[in-house]
Amino acid sequence: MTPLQRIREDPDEVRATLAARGFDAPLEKILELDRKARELRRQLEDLNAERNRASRGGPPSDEVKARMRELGERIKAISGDLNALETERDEKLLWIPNVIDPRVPQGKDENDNTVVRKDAPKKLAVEPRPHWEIGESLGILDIPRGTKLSGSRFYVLRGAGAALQRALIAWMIDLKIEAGFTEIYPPSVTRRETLLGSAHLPHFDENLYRDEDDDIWLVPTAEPQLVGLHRDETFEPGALPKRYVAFTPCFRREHMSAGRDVRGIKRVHWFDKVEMVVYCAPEESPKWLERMTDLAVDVLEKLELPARVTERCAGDLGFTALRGFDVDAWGPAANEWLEVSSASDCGPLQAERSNIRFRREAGGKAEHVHILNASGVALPRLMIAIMENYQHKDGSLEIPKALRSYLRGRDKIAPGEFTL
RNA sequence: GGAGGGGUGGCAGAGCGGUCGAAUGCGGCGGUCUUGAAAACCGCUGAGGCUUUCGGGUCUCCCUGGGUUCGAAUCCCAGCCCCUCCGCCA
Repeated sequence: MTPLQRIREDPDEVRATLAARGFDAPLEKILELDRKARELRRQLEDLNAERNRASRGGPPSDEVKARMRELGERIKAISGDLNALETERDEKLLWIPNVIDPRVPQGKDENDNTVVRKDAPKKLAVEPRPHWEIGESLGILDIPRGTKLSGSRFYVLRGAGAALQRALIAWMIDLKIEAGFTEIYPPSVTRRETLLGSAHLPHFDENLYRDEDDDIWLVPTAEPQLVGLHRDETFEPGALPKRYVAFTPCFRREHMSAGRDVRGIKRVHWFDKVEMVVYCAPEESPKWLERMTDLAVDVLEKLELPARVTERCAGDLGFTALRGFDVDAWGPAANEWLEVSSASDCGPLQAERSNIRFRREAGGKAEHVHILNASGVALPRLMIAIMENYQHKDGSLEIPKALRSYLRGRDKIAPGEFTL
């Protein structure tokens, strides 16, 4: 059911969805444009039929030519108007968010999310220091030089800090591969069409970096690439589910949040993330949403970090998801739950925009797949959680056991090993 | 960056500006034959929209967007993508 169909058949559902999500979209305008467009299209088709009849079977008489020339003018005029109407309608349709799954809790913002799981904070033997202090004193996180190089909200990792992040990436990808995902290494820049397909455009526009000259965009997550991978494709029976995992840098302008979370690396313009995307049959997507959430939690469990899982309420769902869960790790010094993953069931929305379908049986009718995505997980906040939860009295940072084999056996980063 | 060539149905590949939604081959589906299968032969086989007294009717789509024309898959312009050669380069 595309947004246009939804609006035609049940505008009240769309109104309710917009209200529940706290989104605004020009619904009435779309309805009006669509009414006019359909009327014009009917006129145009009648005229086209007339012209087709006349031009079948060879050169017409001069008399007919003259009449057809006039007809041609009318066709051109009407199709010009129709084109303008439909273009405007379709642009506005891009602002219609996904439907909301009936299971999604009511609510206005993240405070109304439902807590599904909440671990107790880890007992620390020290008064927790914030990650930027730990990182600086161990010489593994250099924020001033990141700012010098690239501006505010950029940072540099150094020595074992850089290696730790690299180990996390490799380890997390391996976990997904073990879970049956296929690793993808996509470009970190993408085209406008790809972002339209994943529904990051138009509504995420202000958060995206771009090169205007070439109309090429830096990805805000691997999601558009993993969704775009199969744009304009139809899966044959047996091909689903498709499970992908990719590591990419993520670029976000974060203009809206200037002034929030300024210290440290919780909110930055450039970060790394391991991302999962699953394509499946419609009836399978609830199951995959759970599994993908579990895979994000699995990372925290294996790192022995306190985890919280919340189901996003209607007002916190965002544009694309019809249902979703967030996964947080506890930051003892930050004294808050740090969102490291967001799992979303996007239903058929991205598949509709990207024209991705599947057949249940050979020769059957093609249906849109459901597409889900989840971080697995984002690195800066994971690094924060590790630094804050694994700090020791002597100023050292313990390396979580799960990672040691990925760091050539290193079990801690000691003071004095690295200096800024 | 320079010079050429090209983008047609699931694939391959034709297509003097009119009767082309598009030859032909392969693939797929159905049938004949066969114990069964293969081979051979026969038939069918793109998608989407609007409409329907459900027989059908009609429009759109030959990369995308403009243009020329009574009429465009066919001609012109722009863009995107692919290929070949040259240059540059991690």
